[in-house]
Amino acid sequence: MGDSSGGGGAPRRRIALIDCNNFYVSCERVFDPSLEGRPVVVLSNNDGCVVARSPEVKALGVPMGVPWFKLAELARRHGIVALSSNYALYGDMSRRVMAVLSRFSPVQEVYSIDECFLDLTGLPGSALEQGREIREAVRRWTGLPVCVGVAATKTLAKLANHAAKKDPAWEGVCDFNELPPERVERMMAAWPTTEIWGVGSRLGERLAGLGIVTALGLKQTPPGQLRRHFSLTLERTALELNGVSCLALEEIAPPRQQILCSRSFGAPIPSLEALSEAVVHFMSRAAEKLRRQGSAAGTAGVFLHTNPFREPRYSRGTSSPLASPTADVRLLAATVLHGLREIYRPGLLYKKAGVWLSDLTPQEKTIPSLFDDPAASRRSRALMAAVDGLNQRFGGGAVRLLGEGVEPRWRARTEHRSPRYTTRLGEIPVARG
DNA sequence: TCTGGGGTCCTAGGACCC
DNA sequence: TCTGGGGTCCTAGGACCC
Repeated sequence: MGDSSGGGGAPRRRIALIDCNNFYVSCERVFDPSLEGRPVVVLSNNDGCVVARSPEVKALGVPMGVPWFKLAELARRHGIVALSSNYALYGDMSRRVMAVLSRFSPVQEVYSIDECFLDLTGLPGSALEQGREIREAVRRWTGLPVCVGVAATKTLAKLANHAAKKDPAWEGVCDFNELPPERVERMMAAWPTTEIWGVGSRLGERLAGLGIVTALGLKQTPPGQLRRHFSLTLERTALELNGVSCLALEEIAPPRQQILCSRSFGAPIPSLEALSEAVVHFMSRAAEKLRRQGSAAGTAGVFLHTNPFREPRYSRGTSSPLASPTADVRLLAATVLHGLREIYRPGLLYKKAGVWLSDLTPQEKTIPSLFDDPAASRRSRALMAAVDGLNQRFGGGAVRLLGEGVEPRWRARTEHRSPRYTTRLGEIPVARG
């Protein structure tokens, strides 16, 4: 039995991590094949930072998250194509990918917009065969390239996926379970600790201070020592690197504990009126998310700041408890508007604002406060349900609060946005010929 | 000129209690 | 002069993820 762990215990698990290659760029290329082979980046909101890079751009040494304006010269020299992010398109493509992947295992955890875990333990065929089929199916049904990493724990599966992405010799599928342990350790000796899931730049620096610089180094550090010096989380990471599973697959996303909606503005905003419109708009989005997960909020907050890269800097936030938990956007918007007036200082140029909701509870379990009018509360829920229904039918923003303003004065810049190929009728590509 | 958005979890430290 | 120990709860901030 090559497929069991050490002392004849439970069979070793087969966890796969499937990750789309350069997801946003690949989505754009599916609908515009002329982008194939050219250096392409996708930019964040406001065309601010680089959030996705094609392999050609990575080869030029462009790091993730760099501000686009700093790349002007390089972009001109190499003809880099920049696209504004098109989340309607990426969200829709993500749903298609996840639907295809769900056919390969009954146990799926959608981890992010472009990656998911599948539990392949006990399913027929080798992991290598399964991985190849997965790649082929996603490519055929969505046009997107993916890589597959397989191992006994989630953290190792992430590393196996990293190997599959970095070294073309794997042809997109790497299974640690089928490799001799020494081989895996040699690979880990070549990767910095920061390639490990859960180790960022800060932890990487602190680990280096203790002489731990590679993934193998972390694997070989006694977990108890990591707990003492760092945290339980890092101890778990080290255990996972040693094949001890500490992180379960979460098939059902737990309800959010906090909901946030914020934006940087295309141009700085000085006026309280324009800020108020933005804040009401953000709260409408946040309250929609709140109701979609069937929750009510006990606390609502608002924050704003000026450009953090320029003087004068100013940044404030408030948080206000609600009399009783609610999902009524009118109440939530009024609450944060009151907070906004408290933190607003005239004479400043604001670059970003946002709202958040916390102390979330299931809506049907909310305990009415002493002063609640049950009839009013029923009317409120009926009204919110009607608003959600209309917006779902006629598109977001069909029914809005007047406080959002008619023409938003705070809209982001998106100079390079591609068409919403899959979600807007007028922008669906039509075959030429 | 131009620097994203939305989450989670953990820890430290203070207040308070017995 | 001597000045406990352990627990909970809360919040702010750090670190991480994509």
